[in-house]
Amino acid sequence: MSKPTTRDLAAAAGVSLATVDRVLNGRDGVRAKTIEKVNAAIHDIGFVRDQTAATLARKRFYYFVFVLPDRQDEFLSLIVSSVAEAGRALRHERVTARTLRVPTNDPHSVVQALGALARDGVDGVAVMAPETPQTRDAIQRVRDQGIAVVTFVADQPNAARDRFIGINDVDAGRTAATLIGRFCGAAPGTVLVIAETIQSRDSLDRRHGFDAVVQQDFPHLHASPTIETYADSARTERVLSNALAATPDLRAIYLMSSASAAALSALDAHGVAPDCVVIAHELTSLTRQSLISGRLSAVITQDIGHLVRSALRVLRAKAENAPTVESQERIRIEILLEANLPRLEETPEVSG
Amino acid sequence: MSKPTTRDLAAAAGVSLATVDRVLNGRDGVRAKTIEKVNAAIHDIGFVRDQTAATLARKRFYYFVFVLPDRQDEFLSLIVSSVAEAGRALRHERVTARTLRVPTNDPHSVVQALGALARDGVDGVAVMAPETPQTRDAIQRVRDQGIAVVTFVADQPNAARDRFIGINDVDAGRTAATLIGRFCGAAPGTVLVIAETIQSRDSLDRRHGFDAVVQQDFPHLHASPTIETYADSARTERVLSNALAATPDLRAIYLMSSASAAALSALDAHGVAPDCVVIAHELTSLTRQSLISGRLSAVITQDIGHLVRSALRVLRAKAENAPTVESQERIRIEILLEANLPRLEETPEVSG
DNA sequence: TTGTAAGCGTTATCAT
DNA sequence: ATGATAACGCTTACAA
Repeated sequence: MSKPTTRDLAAAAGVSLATVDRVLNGRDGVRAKTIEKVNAAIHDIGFVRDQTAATLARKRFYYFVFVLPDRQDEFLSLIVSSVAEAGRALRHERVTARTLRVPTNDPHSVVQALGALARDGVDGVAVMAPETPQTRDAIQRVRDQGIAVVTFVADQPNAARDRFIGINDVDAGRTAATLIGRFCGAAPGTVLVIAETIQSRDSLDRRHGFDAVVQQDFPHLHASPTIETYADSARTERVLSNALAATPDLRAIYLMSSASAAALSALDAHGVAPDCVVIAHELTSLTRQSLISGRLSAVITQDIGHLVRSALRVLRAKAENAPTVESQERIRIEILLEANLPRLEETPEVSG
Repeated sequence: MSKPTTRDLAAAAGVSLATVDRVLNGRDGVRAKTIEKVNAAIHDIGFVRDQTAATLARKRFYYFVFVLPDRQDEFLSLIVSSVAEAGRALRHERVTARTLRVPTNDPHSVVQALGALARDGVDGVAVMAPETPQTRDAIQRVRDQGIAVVTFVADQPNAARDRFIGINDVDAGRTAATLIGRFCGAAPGTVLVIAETIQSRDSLDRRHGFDAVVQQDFPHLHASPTIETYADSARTERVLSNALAATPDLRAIYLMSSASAAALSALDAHGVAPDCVVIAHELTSLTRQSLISGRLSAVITQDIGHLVRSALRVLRAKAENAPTVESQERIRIEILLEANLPRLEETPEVSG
């Protein structure tokens, strides 16, 4: 026999389809006793609802929004195009995905963006923004409105989000330190640590993991204080140039932020020693190129397509009140060398 | 307006639902002229069929089989449980997945297993077996019977499979060489290369990539001829012990096969120098443990869950004649250090 | 060669 | 508080 349907369930419980549906979806207007009966029958015949049929019958469209920083770097534009691509692929599964850029460093903007969601009929949101008391509250309010919320790439551990989609930044920092330590060998020297800003949680976490491993496993290396670039290329050029001049025993450089373009070109301009180990985050056309040219020794990254699809799957599952397969949603900290760089496909698109 | 349906399409083309369906599914019994009309209308109104509704209406169940080697190692049992898990998750999406263990080194057994598929009503098969003329022909026959075929983990490039699900082994070998080269530093020495057998394509490919990188980027290292263990622990113990004794300048060991248990325990027994770089393939409880203990420097792996889900998605898409999202099906060559080891979850199961 | 109508397993709108 | 019954968008006998 094939899987039991709602009809079988209705028969088994001695009620109508409508009542079964009410119980299944927790709608009210059913006597406690009837609920019992139905639940017993569910258990009895091993009923599990067919999600696809449910989605079809609901004739409902889901609308998801990614709230992302408005800063312009390649990592973010890759996310944006990945959302667009996923949106295209899901258009025919009743899902719409949009992207909303806001100055996420201004909590007020984030709060405002989140506040507008309910009015726009949004079913779920993925937020990439630093945690502040204001955003925390806003997330709480959004969820109270029945909208699913995941934090995306940057977690807000104290916010009432449904889930975080991204990697553990402490481990990412530990990974960077391990690579640098092992690539550098036994000779002592200094590692320059460069970040856009040290204010963000991900920078702090990565730095924390990084330092822990350097101290414990590679005590002969000395990690510099974090040099902040403020995403300003003139400043990047200046601070980097100073730092390089002041570091005769330079062995390695850790570019901690996802936007490493400015730093990378400043490095190129200065002509750092070729055996200087350089590690950056996130796979972009620039880091790919640098890996191939040998300027970068390794890149630590998270698969953007996976990130976006995972967020969408989780949001949808929440919206439909359906289960998720946990093992599929774990985002991995990937290490990329020139040797295991994913090959660029002609058409990274939908194909039949 | 919402997306156009088959009804809209029928209206636009001035035909009935049935005719639309015939055209959509390439069934015959439609005049060329009518097909034209429908196709024009499809283009006109931008029709795209709703896959979920189609699957529901087809009231068809899909049955997929994984043909796997019957050899008992942890990598394979992880695949088996992953298939079981995915099967459980897909039970309610009209998909059944089973696993079939055969002595894949015997082409005849593989041919026989593949031959039985059609009789069992299988809709698609994932095959992990070495390529031989016999298996190649068998795959051709299976496809001629309308069954979708993917090669799995081990490709058969010359077979008429629909697709290969797995990593590029040449790149995997290059990755191993890069890690070993960079972890070893500048001092010369020997790298021991150990494999179950050198006969398999994946061993050959990995070895090929490995040698290319060692020669080009790390000429001060010398890679030993491949030492074969034949998956026999007594033999492993013996050949490894001989090799270690004969290699005073040992710097690194590359365990090229997915089953490294025997070699790893032989290494433990012999007490290799702690700074000897050891790299293995595939994440198992043993390699995880060895990474944590420091016995292994790195593990090169492919995500088993991803592998299995990808195979299932592709087989299903073929069976339903639906498109796939390419970017989702690219299997990555992952590098795992202790620092980026995926955390073990309490329940790697389905959760709500 | 083409069309009509009855489902697929849910949900939603009415009645009762 | 509960039950018929008509959708949802597609496929599939069975007719014509």
